[in-house]
Amino acid sequence: MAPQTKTRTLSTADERRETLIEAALPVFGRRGFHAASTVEIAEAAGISQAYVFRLFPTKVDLFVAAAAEGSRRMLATFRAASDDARSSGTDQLEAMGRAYTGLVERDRDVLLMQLQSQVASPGEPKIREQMQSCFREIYELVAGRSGAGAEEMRAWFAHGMLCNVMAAIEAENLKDEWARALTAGD
Amino acid sequence: MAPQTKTRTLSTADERRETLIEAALPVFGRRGFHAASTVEIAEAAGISQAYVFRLFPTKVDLFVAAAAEGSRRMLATFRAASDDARSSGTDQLEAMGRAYTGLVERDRDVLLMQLQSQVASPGEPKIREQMQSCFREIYELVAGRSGAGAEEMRAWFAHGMLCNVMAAIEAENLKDEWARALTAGD
DNA sequence: GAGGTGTAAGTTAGCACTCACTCACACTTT
DNA sequence: AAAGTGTGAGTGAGTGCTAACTTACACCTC
Repeated sequence: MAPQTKTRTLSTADERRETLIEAALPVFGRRGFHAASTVEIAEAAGISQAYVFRLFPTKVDLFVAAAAEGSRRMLATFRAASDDARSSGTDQLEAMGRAYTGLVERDRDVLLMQLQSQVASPGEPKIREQMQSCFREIYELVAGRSGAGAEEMRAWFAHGMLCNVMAAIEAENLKDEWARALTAGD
Repeated sequence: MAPQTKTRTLSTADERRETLIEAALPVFGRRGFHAASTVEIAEAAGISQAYVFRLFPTKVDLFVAAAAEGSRRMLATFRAASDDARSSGTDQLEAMGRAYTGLVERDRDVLLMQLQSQVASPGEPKIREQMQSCFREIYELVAGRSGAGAEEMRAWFAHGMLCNVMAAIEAENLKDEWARALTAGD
């Protein structure tokens, strides 16, 4: 790139925006849109609250950016799993399903962010639009790669949604029959 | 409006608590735990905000009561559908599934409350406990009546969760392929 | 020195929750 | 049957706190 000075102390706004999004994702994911405060997020990102509002005009815009980042991570995971399955010849749909449960264990924040975005959707049109395109992109990728039909796709997504909910209510550590049955295969 | 009556008739605290819960459910469902204010709920119930806190010690307790009411409505719906299916000899699991999609259309607040309770669970132990017992009760009722095994139950719940999410992001009016596929059967 | 990076110190609005108080009314007492 | 009285129903007007967002200014970098 540019012959930049090695002693630069300031970041570019774009770099900061990137780190801010990364810091915001887990906070929004764990606390939700309304309960997460911009002060908390600013602290997590290591910048002042004022600068948050220089980088994103409103809290909603920051939330949408974080949701988009979550969506990007999911897509990347699916794409990688599909590539693997393609070369090893295993079932595409199953491979991508496994990739999701793997992601969920490794990077729980993405899952929580997904859930939080879903419930924030009815009240915030910008978030709703982001969620709709998230579903569209995943659907197109997964259906395209696997060749699965509508019925199969519905079952595949449904299972993913169940995983999310079971994680949110922390059913996986419970010994009860219902919890065992509903978290099986995660 | 009627000329300010000098006399007001009092209810019992239990009656008021009941109407308060009924008023709170849609507000919490649509706005979420944190975004819904106790002022808004008090107005919906037609009482003063101060009295809300006489009837429930904290906002969380009110939320849990509203979630429990939602859970009760779902259980009643399933029980009725199961009774019907029993006398007409149709499939129990399918009958209860249909009953759910019917409930969701008729009484969307119950669905939204369910979703809001799910995401509020990680942060509020009381809410989480309520959600877990909600799932347990539904599981026991549905598994008991239908005789379905773990695998079948998982698919049944998964489909329900997908319905919830599709409703939250308002996918049902969309024409796109993904939206059509994922909302089919609702 | 112009323009981008960054912040300390606000402002305004809304929140959950409290307090001191009034009113309705069932149940005596006369 | 009228007057008195005890108690639960109900509220207006706060409290202190925290939220999102702004302004004015300092400091880098080129």
